Order: sequence, then C-alpha cells, then structure tokens
Amino acid sequence: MNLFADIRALVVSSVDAMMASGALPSGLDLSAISVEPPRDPAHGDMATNAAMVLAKPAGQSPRAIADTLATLLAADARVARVDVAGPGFLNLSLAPSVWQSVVKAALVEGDAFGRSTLGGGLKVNVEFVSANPTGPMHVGHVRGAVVGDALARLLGFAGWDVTREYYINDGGAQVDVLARSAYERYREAHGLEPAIVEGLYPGDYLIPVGEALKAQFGDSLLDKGEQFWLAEIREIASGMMMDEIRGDLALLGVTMDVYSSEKALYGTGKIEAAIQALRDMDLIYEGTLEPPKGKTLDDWEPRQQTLFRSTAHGDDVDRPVQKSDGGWTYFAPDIAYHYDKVQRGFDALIDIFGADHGGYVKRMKAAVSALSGGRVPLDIKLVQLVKLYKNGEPFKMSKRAGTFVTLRDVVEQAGADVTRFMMLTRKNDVTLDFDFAKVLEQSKDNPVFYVQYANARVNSILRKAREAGLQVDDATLAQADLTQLSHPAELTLAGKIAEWPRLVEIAARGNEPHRIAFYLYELASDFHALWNRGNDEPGLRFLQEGNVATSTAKIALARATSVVIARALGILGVTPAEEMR
RNA sequence: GCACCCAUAGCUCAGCUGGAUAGAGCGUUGCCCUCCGAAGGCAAAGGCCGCACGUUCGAAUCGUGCUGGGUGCACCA
Repeated sequence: MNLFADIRALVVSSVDAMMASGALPSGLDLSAISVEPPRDPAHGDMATNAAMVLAKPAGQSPRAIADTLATLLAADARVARVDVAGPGFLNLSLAPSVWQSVVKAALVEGDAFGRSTLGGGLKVNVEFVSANPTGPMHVGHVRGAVVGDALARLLGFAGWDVTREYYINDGGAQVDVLARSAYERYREAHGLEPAIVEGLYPGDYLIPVGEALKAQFGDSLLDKGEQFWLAEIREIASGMMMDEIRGDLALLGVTMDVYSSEKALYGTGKIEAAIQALRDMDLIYEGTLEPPKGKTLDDWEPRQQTLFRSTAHGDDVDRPVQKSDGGWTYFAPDIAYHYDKVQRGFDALIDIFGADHGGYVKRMKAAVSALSGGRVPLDIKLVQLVKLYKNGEPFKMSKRAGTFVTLRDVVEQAGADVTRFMMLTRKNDVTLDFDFAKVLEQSKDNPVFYVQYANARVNSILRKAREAGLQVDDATLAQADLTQLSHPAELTLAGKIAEWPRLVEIAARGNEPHRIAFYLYELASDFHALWNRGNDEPGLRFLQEGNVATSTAKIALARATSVVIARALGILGVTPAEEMR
C-alpha cells in the first residue's frame, strides 16, 4: 500500500465530486494536485495544495474551494480532522487506524512493501563502470559502480525492467599500450630486464599476465617485432584484465547483465550503419571546425573532417566522427553503441559517467535524440570524486599498483557493505569524503552503524520475545491488535514507515538512489528515539511483561521497521546486520 | 572565451521536479544517565539558502545577469 497515493486518490475523487455537483467547473486538470507530509508536524499528517492549484483555472478563491473540499474529505473514515490553513492548504490529520494499517501492510507484504509499478515495465538500460580493461579497478571507479548498481536495484523495485550493462572500451590505443606493457612482463618472465618506459603501465598486476604469456607462447615471441604479437597479446591481456575487473565488481557485490565490447563494433558495419542513419537525416557533413576560443592551441590547424551536426540536437558545436586520416574518432563507436541500445528496444537509457566526462553529455544526448527520433530519453549521471582520508589525513596507498588506491584496497579495509552505504550518502554530483577510520566507527556520527544498529535492536527484541515464549513470526504479528499502538512516538515511527513507498517513487523518478540512504537514517532515527523513550517511560518499551497483546503490537511495529530497513538496505546492496559486534 | 557541475548554520551535508516559521549530524552551551533498554539521552543557541533582478497566490527550488570554486573544451578514450 502507498498511503500517500491512497489519500491523493481520495482528494482527486472529492474534487471530481465537486465538479460533478457543479461546485467546480468540469474538466479541470488535476495533475498538479499533490499530497505530501507537511514540514511542520503541527500541521497534521498530510497536506494538499489542491485548492490552490485549482483556484485560478476554476476562477474561485482558494479558501472557498478549500472549505467545500474540507467537508468532503472529513467524511472519509481515514480522516480525523481537516484544517484550512495559510493561503489555502488543506491539512489532514489521519486516524490512528491508518497508521496501524500501515504497520500491518508492511508485515503482510514483507519484501514487497513499497514496491511500485511506476516504471510500468518499461525497459531501461543502466550503463555504468565501463572502465578501460587496462588494469584493476581503482577507487575512482568504486562510486560509479555503487551508484549504478543501487540505481539499477531501485528502478527494478520501482517497476522498471532493468538491464545493467558494461561497455568495454577495448578499441582504442590504450589497449595497445596494455599489450606492450604486458609484452615487457612477458620478457621479464623469461628473466630479461623489462623496459617499462614512460607511457607504459607500470603496475605489477601485469606480472601474472607476462607469466601466462610465457606459459602459452614459451620463448617464441621474444625478439619479435610487435607486428607479430600485438593483436594477440592485446586480446589475451585485455581478457585477463576484464576477468580481474569482474572479480573486483564481485567484491562489491556488483554483477552486470551485459558486457558490450567497443572492439566488437569494428568490422561489423555497425558504426557505418549508425553514421549512415545520421547521414540520412542530413546530420553528417564534411567541414572544418573553428579553433576553440580563449584556449591556446599551438599546433592548431584547420582540418577537413566528417562532422556530426550535434548542434541540431542541443550541442554547442558539431563533433567530428572521423579523423583526417579516415579512421573513426572515439565518438563514432560510442554513437554506434548507443544506437545499438536504442535498437535493442530500450525505452530509456541511463549512463553513469565520471565527472571528468561532463563534456560528452551534450553530444551523447544529441546522438541518442537524433537516432531515436527523440523517443528514447538518455539521462547521464555524472559521479563526482571520492576523497580518501584516514583519521582526517589524506590517504594514499596501494599494495598492488603503487600509485593508486584500488577498489580491492577499499573493500578490504572498509568492507563491501560499509563502502556501498557510504558511497550513497551524497548526491552523485557532489564530491564525497571517505574516511577509513570514521566509516568503521561505532557511533551515531556513522550513518551505516546507526542504521545497522537499529536493525540489530529489532532482532534483539525478537530474540528476547521468543525467550519469553511469545509468537513473533510475521504472520502472528500481522494479526496483532494494533489499536494498542496509540502513543504519538509510536505513530511517528509508523508514519515514517508509511513514507517508504512514496520515497521509492521519488527516488526512482529522479534516478537518485542517495535518497534511500537518507531515508534510512531518518527511519533509524525515529526508531532509536522510540527505544530511548522506553528508558524513561517503561510503557513505551517493546516488551511488556505479562501483557501479550500489547507486547505483540509493539513488536509488530519494531518488526515492520526492520522489514523496511532490510528492504531499503537491499536496494543499496547492503546486508542488514542481525547483531552488532 | 564557451559548456557543464557546485555554492544552504562555525564544519560536513539533506531539502520531495514551486509550498507554510528552511532541516539533520558534528561542534558549542545547559541539564540528565552511569539500575547492560550498553556502544548515550533531552534541550537550547546558531541562517541575507553566494549576489541582483525577474516569473506568481508563493522561490533555497524556475528564468536572466553577475561573483567565487571545480571539471572539460579539434584528428586521445
């Protein structure tokens, strides 16, 4: 159940009734009517702007509409009181039974509580990570991986048909560099001094690649020019790096549905077909770009190139798809790849990029807009930097790579659950500080701990209840006499649980998984507050000695809380803690 | 020079596609707890939402122009 949707439906049907009775002109647009929790709890449980948004089109004063609407709403059993306030807000106070029914719904629906059909089963493709297959994943990739994966889980829960996809950038020059670097390690495996010159990848993660090459080729490639081995080693080395990357992703609990290869686009005619599709729309032409203004380019010279008229779809300048030597630019296979996604029938595309790729957003959107005829929206989320600290000091170290912190380093030190949660405690477009000491701290400052602790406390309640001989399985709890829950602190917690289905939709609508993390903190906070009040007011404790009915009702509330916590953590990809150690 | 992102309490950050007196944590101040419902609790102070216009019943939110910070700007991905 989604309480906010239910109440909104009530408001809308009441307005319909007013239109039918002539109290309002018919045919009004009701889409702008919203029902949301007021900021100030003193304003009741829910507020609607219906009277205000209808005032102008109806040609009546908001207060007049509000007064009539208030009477209609007050007639519903769920509504305890209606107040008209301010410029025409309708503040609704709901009956305790409403909140009690939310607790029951969470217990009955369990994992499905909050699931939404917002996505309508539409196919959405979330492309993320897409790191070059030239080495292990580093900390810069972690956030993108977590954000993409959590977003995919969120959209799945909200009713989309989600595909997670990794685009392997294995077509460019950097894979040649990888092959040459691996070749030096191959020589090293034969006891020769590797010539890891400037520009090659120095990381020792390539040593096993060199050994694998030795095992496969023996000494047959030694002292041969690269024309004899480049293509083959490129293949083998990038394959091994992808295995490594898959392993890194698995450490974080991330799995992809589809891996697409850039290299695989070459020679299949797909790039040509994509460019031809654009050419058919008169969006491809031969031309010369102006030099960028205000930036000194010593070696700038005008070049005749094949250009994509991206300006026709919102870009600032047209973009080259072919180099002056006739080869494709990196942009051309990117276009073909996105064209491929459109042709595979996705209704929406999402790309998760690093913030340093901000310059590609407009051109990529232009390409998708053109190739899909404007039908397929492309949302690009730019993920900002993560700054690592340890006890407030900037942190740099890697056992394996020497120069950068690997994903493995982060997960080994902080754990996958903590890493994932912390990566989602900021909006994607804001830089994030990650302090290895603080994220493992057991205190209220640490949101991961705070949320996990709430869940652990619920489990502790259930354990003690069982020891006391109470039935606390979900089916029993769902049958509890929930009218026992009447204290404001209890209803506040139930109210927060009631927000969950709504929050899922808000987060999904904006592709904003971080909202889940913030919601979790609030939910845990309300739960801890109730727990703490039990210290001073024994009547608020979850276990009431000798009173099975009351205990069962209170335990039902606690259990409903943990149902939502577990579900929300699941969207973040975090395992709920049964107990704290 | 252009584009994109950011700017909210002393600090770190939320803020629901435009709602009411702008919130949380830390820090500060005061009171309480120290009977394991342990890994603290309650409360207070603290704001020109970077600045200026505009849009309207109503703006932290939308538009325009600035200021300051970040990122990126033709045959590299």
